[in-house]
Formats: sequence, structure tokens, C-alpha cells
Amino acid sequence: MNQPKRYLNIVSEMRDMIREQNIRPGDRIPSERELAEKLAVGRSTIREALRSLELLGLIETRRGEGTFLADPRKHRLVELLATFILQDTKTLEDVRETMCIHETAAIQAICASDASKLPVWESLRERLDGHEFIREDFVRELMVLSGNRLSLKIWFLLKQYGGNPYDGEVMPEERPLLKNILHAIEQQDAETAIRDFKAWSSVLIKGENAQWQ
Amino acid sequence: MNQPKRYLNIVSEMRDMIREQNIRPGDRIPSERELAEKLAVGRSTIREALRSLELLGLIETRRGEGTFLADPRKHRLVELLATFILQDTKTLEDVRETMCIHETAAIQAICASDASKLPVWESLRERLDGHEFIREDFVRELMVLSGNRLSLKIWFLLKQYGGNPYDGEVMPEERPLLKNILHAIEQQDAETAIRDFKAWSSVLIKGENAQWQ
DNA sequence: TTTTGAAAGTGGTCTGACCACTAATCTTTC
DNA sequence: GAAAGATTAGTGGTCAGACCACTTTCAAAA
Repeated sequence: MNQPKRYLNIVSEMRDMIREQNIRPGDRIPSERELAEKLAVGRSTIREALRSLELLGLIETRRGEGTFLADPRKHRLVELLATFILQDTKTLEDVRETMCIHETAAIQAICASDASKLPVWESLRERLDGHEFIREDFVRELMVLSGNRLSLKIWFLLKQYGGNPYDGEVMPEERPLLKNILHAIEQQDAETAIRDFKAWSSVLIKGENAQWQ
Repeated sequence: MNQPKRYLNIVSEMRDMIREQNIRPGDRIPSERELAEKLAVGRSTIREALRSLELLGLIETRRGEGTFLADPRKHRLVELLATFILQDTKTLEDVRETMCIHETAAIQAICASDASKLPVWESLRERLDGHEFIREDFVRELMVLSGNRLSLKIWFLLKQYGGNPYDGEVMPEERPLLKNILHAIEQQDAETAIRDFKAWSSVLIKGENAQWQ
């Protein structure tokens, strides 16, 4: 009979230990040697468990310092999922379309919430007039302000896989359109904001920026 | 300067090897000792990489036999998502919201395309009247008909992870609402379809089906 | 007081040694 | 010759010990 693998026990024991001792993100976890002694197993077994958790982004290890519980924002499960989802369904068109789905949903969410009244918009408008304002920053700001971290994470991944359509900095000709979007959001006019946003992004995608390069 | 960790290299080299040599699910992977020699690293390093992949369910190891590429259906990513992240309620909220984003986007896409004229809708209406029509089938049909396979796949994963709100079969009281949705789609009236859809799903989620159980 | 450098502790890696288990092969027995 | 049993090679599972590279600490030297 195959015995259950020890390193899997270690994984769950670690999880219990973290909960019981109320270890919080950023806190240090006992060293590998300590854990090996405490749990009465070899250090290599401990390491197999820790490396598994590290691949998931649940812990961070820093040579010479120790092992630390990772910030939940650094969890890599979604990334790992992405590498497998996008294996077979990596039609570029689907990726772009799905990005757009998340972007418009973000605008919709912002318009429906108090975020539309934040002072962020004014400062965004000012940064827009300055030099070196990257297109991606504009969209990312919207995704962040939507308040849905999962959606933000998915969007970020799609951007990496689908080739970033928001590469490069905002050209003077684009500014009026972007300002219209900001204005519509402040007015909580989702419909207009989304229409203008789609007008902007479709030029970037279809025209390969030819119009504004 | 901290060097990149070798076991991570191994992980990606393994992925490349699997693709290049066209190893398929169920096939055997070279033994740990072979891999160690071929990649010029210690066996323990190989094991750290393999154990990580095993925790994800990407490979299976059988003592005395060897290591095998796992069937994609055995991938444990979703399960891991649940065990490690589900505690945070905000995350669960994000999952539900992101599901909704994809669902409404699907309805929007259908209404804007020729799919709204397909004979599917009539047959769907008929199945709705029959017995044993599972709620999930209804939504999945919409996701499929949207034509965005990536969006469908993301939706499917979110459903597993976030607890399926569309569990159980359609109750008689729900049918009018669902028929309204179908009708609105056929009329390409996305706004009405989405409003009614949200009305339906919000009852399922918030009310925990109490109203219709 | 500041600087330096030695020491202790940590993760990263390798080696070699067992153990438990499987499957193929060989040997014995009928 | 065929079936049953024993042997053996190969595999993953685990452990112990040894280095290395790196960080932090703290006491000694300037």
C-alpha cells in the first residue's frame, strides 16, 4: 500500500500552523532547520513542501534572511491558471475581446460607485497634459479604481498574453478623447464613457496606432 | 545579488521538454535520476520542481513506477484556489462580480450578433418547460453562444471556485423571468435582457435561493 | 564614535546512502 | 512446456551531512 506522501502532510501542517499562531503576511516563518526538527522530518522534505508553496506564491524566501508569509496580492494561482487556460484558447481575438469586457465593466462599476467623485480624476487630467503619460497607465488606473482585484488581475494577465495594445505614450491628438472619457465618468454617464473608450481603444488595436504614431 | 532559483528553471525546462517531445497525458516522464543527469543538477533540485508540479496536479508520481503527465482533468489549481484564498470574503465577492461581468458581456455580444436570430432560442424555451432543466445549463448556453471561448473558460473556472450559484433546477416561478430574457435577446434588446438576467441571478445569490427553493 | 570584520544563522544545492515499492526476468517446480 | 515463486534492476521517498552564498548582528579595532 502506498503511504501518503509526507510533504503533503507538511503542506497542510504549515497551513494549520500559520492559522493557529496567527502568522500574518510579511511575518517570518520558522527556518527550514527548525521546522525539520519540530516536525521530525528531514530538511529536504520540508523544502519540498516549501518550494511547492513558493511556486504558488503563498510564501517568499530570501536567502540569508528566512522564509516569509507572502502578501495575498502576490499569490500566483491566477497566473498559473492563465498559463493553462491560454494554452488551447489563445485566439488573439478572444483575448482582446475579453480585455475589453473587463475594461468596460470597470468603467461601468466606477460610474455606479462613489469612485466617480474622487479627486483622482482631476489629477489624472493634469498628468494627461504633461509629457510621458503612458496609455497603459490610464487604463490601469481605471481597472484599479473599479475595486475588483480579481478582474484587475485577469486584465493584467490578458494584457501580457495578448500583446499590449496600450503600449507607448499618449499623443496630443488623443487627449481630447481621453478627457471626454474622464468627464463622462465624473458625470456618471457610463454609456458615453464606454462609447468614447471603445472609440479610443479600437483605433489603437485595429489601426495599430498608425493614426497616432 | 540573489541568483534566480534553479528549481524554477527546472519547472520551465520541464514544460518545454513536455511540449517539444510531445509528451501526452498518461505518458511517462524521465526518472528523477535521469533528469538530474541530463539537466546537470542534483536530484534534490529536480525533486523540488517535481513536487511543485505535483501539488498543482500537473504530474502524478507512483513509487516504484515513475512519474507521469497527469490528465488535465486532475489539475488541482481550482481546488488550491479554494483552500488557500476562499477565507477572504472580499475575494469571493470579486469572484461573483467577475462572473457577472462575463455573463452580461455574453448577453451583450449575442444581442449584437446574428446569434440572436438562431433557432436555439425556441428550443431553449421548450426545454425550459420540460422537467429537470438545470439553471446552470441556461447560463452556460449563453456563454457558449457568445462565441468567446476564452471568456467561457474563465467563467467556468470562476463558477467552480466561487461556489456555483446556478446549482439546482429551474423552478416554475422562475420560468417567466427566463422567458423574458430569451424574448429580449431575440429582439436584440440587450438592456432589458441584462436587467432581467441580473434580477434573476441576484435572487439566486443573495437570497440563497430561499425564495424559490 | 565610527568602521570593520568575524561569527552565527539562513536558504540553495549536491552527494550518497538507505527504504519501500513495482515490474521484468530468471529459476524452480510441477 | 507451463505455472509458481524468487531474484534483480529501476523507481520514487526520505534522511543526514556537507558545502556555498548571503544577511544580520555585534564585538573589537580604529
